Amino acid sequence: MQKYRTHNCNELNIKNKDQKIILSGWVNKKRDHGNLLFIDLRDNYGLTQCVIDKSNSFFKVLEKLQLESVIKVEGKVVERTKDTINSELKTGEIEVKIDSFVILGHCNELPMPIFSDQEYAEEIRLKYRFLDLRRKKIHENIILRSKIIEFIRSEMTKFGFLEFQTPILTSSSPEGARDFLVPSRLNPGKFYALPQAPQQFKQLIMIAGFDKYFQIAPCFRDEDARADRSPGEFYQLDMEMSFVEQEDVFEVIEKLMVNLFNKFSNKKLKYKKFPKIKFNESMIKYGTDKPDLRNPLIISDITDIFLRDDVKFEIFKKLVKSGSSVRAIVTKNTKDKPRSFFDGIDNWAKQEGASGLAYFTFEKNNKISARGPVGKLFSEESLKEIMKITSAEIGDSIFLACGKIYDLEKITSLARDKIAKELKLIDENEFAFCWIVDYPMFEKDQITKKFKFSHNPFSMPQGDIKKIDFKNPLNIMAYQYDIVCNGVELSSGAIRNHIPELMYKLFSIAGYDKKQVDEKFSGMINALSYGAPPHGGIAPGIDRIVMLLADEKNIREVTMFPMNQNAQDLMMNAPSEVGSDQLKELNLFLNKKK
RNA sequence: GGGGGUGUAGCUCAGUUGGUUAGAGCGAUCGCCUGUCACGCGAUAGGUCGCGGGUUCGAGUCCCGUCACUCCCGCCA
Repeated sequence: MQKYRTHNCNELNIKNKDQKIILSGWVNKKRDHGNLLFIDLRDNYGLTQCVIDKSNSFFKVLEKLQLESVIKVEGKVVERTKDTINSELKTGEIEVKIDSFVILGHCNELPMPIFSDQEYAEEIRLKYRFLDLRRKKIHENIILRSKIIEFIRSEMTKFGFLEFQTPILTSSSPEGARDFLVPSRLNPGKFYALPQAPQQFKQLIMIAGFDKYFQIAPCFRDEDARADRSPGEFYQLDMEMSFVEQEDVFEVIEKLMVNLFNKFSNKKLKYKKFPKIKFNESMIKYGTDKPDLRNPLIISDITDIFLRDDVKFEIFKKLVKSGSSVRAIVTKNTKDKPRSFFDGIDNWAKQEGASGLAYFTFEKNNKISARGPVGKLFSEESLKEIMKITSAEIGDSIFLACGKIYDLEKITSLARDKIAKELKLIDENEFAFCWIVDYPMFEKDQITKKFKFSHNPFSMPQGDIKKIDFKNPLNIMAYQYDIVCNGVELSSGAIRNHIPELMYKLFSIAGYDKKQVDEKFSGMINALSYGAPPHGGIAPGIDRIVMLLADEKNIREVTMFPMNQNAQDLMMNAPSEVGSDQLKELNLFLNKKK
């Protein structure tokens, strides 16, 4: 017979009736009737009710036992009477009559209850993460994460991809996020960096001729946290393919995502074939490059309306003359919404730092008019023109924002979400994927006014290489793409630039001369000169995929041992101070700010 | 770096216009209870009201500062 258990806590049923069995697990809950005691025993798999009465010599000890202690129970499976069956439990038709038990692990008084659906402060959850992880919801989330990763591995393998590991200690790169640095003992004064992504390695794997690579890759970026962004580390499904174009990458990822999301969620996929939206179009229509396509609202640019003489909206007209734009969101058939709805949105926008949102509703009695605080300022002809541009109809309302493009995109994007939520336009039972394509290769830095790579410097520019217009870098498009689901950016990817001369040229636009490129990207640029295949890939974020499938709003709910917002591990006390011996060995001395 | 929210018993929270000894549920401890599955009943213990300062006859409550957690902006090629 097994030492600790013959069965787990989720498998006994009526077929095991009268069997002598052994279970081990945690005391989830006790119900003490004085002369009769029920114990719910829990393990990873489920719950089994155990019962003992006063005639048993173990009764007195069990009665006093702390919840969450680990015990081994020996006993007999007995059938429950009809009126005591618990249909909520898989093991609810039976219970275990305890003959004897042993305490395997004693539990002190708990800092937080395990058996409860209550929400707890993050601080205590993270400090006692091992207890928090016993709780049903998060325990299941972590199991889901494991199953998702297993499924991804098996799918990618089926698609012919090979899984490889890449170094964790690598070199710092000048682009992108802040690096985590690791001092080198053997090379005084020099540092490794933890990889922000295995970007260069996966390209080197292609150059080495492995054709199709993937990895569930840890990535490290020293940036501030958000609800959907762990500080420090996160995981990507990193993948790369040789001899491919953009469409080939899309095909693999779409197949994977469709299979994955169908398998692990009951929500339906809005698109089997993911729509492709050009970056510039997305910025106008949705104000962002990660649009939530479940949201039907569309943003339109109606700046030209404010150049007309029959429009008297002087504040906007003045701003437009000095270079501002006007963008609008139309809501369908909202003529009966109370004033408080519109003012609520307006006030919300002011809280968000915008100057507010003007609004009116299209009406028609004898002629078309606009109802609302600024309605009188628009002529019938101008209203007709607005309706044409925005596809608005009588009975619809319109929200207007005026400002510089960058600020406008921000506020209209937020307003689009806010209004849709207020009007309950978003179907929570849907996943809406899309590709954002045709990213510009460069953008102008707002402060330095210099050109910088807008995304990945290793991306391939579009079009005939010989005809690229290097004089106007902002016009150069890249084979650079993002995949977005429900407004969550899952990943960026690109077809890579495998031509060294072109790479030098592009880097020179961003202000790096040949020598700097050779220094900073020595491994890559050198390798490209020894026969590099055309290649490309992408790297969807695992944590965010699990978040979507687990229907969680916070990444810590799908991360086993997350850090808090200040990048501290409250359970392990990381980061921590180190001894002077360690520092000395690493040739470091501290210059702490007071 | 900036803005918002929160901080009261081990946990989750209530605490009115500033006013007697700061409360409840869960948990803990003790007692009663043989069919519960959020078992029930009774009792007891448990508080630096995050911390520091101020206003006031009097502060959990008002003011100033500070710390922690969290959400957002910046940042995240």
